[in-house]
Amino acid sequence: MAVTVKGEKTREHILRASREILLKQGFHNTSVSEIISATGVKKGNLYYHIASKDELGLAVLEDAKEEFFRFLNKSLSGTDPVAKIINSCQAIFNEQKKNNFAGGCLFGNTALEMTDSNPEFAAVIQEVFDRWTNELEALLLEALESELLNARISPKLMAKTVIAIVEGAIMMSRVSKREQDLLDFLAAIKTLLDH
Amino acid sequence: MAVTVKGEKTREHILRASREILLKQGFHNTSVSEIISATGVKKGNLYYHIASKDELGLAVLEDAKEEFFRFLNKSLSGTDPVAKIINSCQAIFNEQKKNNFAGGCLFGNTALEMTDSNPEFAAVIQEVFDRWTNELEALLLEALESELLNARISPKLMAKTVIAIVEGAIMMSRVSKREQDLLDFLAAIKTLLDH
DNA sequence: CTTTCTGTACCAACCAGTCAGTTCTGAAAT
DNA sequence: ATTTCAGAACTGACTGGTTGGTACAGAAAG
Repeated sequence: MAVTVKGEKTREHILRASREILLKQGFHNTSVSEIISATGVKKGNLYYHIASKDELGLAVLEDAKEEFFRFLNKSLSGTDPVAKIINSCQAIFNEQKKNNFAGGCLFGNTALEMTDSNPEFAAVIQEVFDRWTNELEALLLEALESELLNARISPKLMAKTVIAIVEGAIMMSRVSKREQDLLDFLAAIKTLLDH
Repeated sequence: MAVTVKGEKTREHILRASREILLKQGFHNTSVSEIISATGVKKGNLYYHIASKDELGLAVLEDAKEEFFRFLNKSLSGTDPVAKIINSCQAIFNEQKKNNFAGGCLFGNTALEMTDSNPEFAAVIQEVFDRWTNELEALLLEALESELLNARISPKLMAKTVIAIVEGAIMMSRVSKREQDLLDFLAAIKTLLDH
């Protein structure tokens, strides 16, 4: 009978509800029982759809990855390549504010919590950082050709630096809970991009 | 009698040995049993010196904080204020390489793992980021006055940005395990500081 | 001989994961 | 159209092991 629509919906529901908890509490600080309470999906059923807690975490990460790149491409909008990048950073920071600076970035969190102990998690995170870098790099290359940017550092490194600042900014504003920090970091990114 | 030399040594030993494990595995992924195995200090003894796992984590963090600022001040050496900052970043990156990109930054890790759930941890992390920012800011102000730096952004924001890049760089290189990433980020910081 | 320190034995609560059994679903057979 | 029935979806009690933390007897230090 393969997988039915109902089963597919349940699995989707598990992943989405789990993501929220995992984002806020982290992987090791979240028990399967908590996920059961939050999803309403009973234990046996959860383990019918998912093989282990690790697999759940990984599936949540994969799901979030795809949604992130849809979000990123939508937020990469603007009159020129550099403006696109700045707007995407602003969109990301806006999400942080919307979440009251709680949770932060699922990929950053997972990077620091899981990479050393679980290579499968590390691989997904690496993919996110790589693809994110490549998308920004392409835009910076475009900006360079249109002479919208003077080449102080290579587009690739500039892209990585922007991402590092974004991740660092999310970390620091999550501790301080101050919106001003995010606004400041956005200004710093603008300056870095000569905008 | 207060605390004896021996007791003080035991406590110190617990904190140092715990720090290594906590750095590599994170707080919630490390059990008290693991700490007992690693330290050699027996359970009853451990709980004689520390009240709870939370208190242990906090004490480790406080201990690491003080050592970090000793390390930072030693690494802030160079011919001019900007060179001092760059050398300190290089020293931090060097520690990452020395640890084979494992563990990362205890403060960054704890920031993402604990801030939302435990305000006491958050307070220590905040203190680290604030003090670190202030030390870099003072040097940047000095550089600005000696006209070693042209003021594209304020010293305070520049300081915060450098720290954000450092934390982001540690995160990203921890995933990639590539030394080149750290070298690249150091170059980016140099460019940002017009050096 | 009292205070400080150490090691062993122990505990309830919780952990991730299992499983035997039940209900639901939809397609093929009639 | 109705029945049949295999397999998908779901349930909740259960398990072995681990968790953070405690009790306490006795050794070491002062």
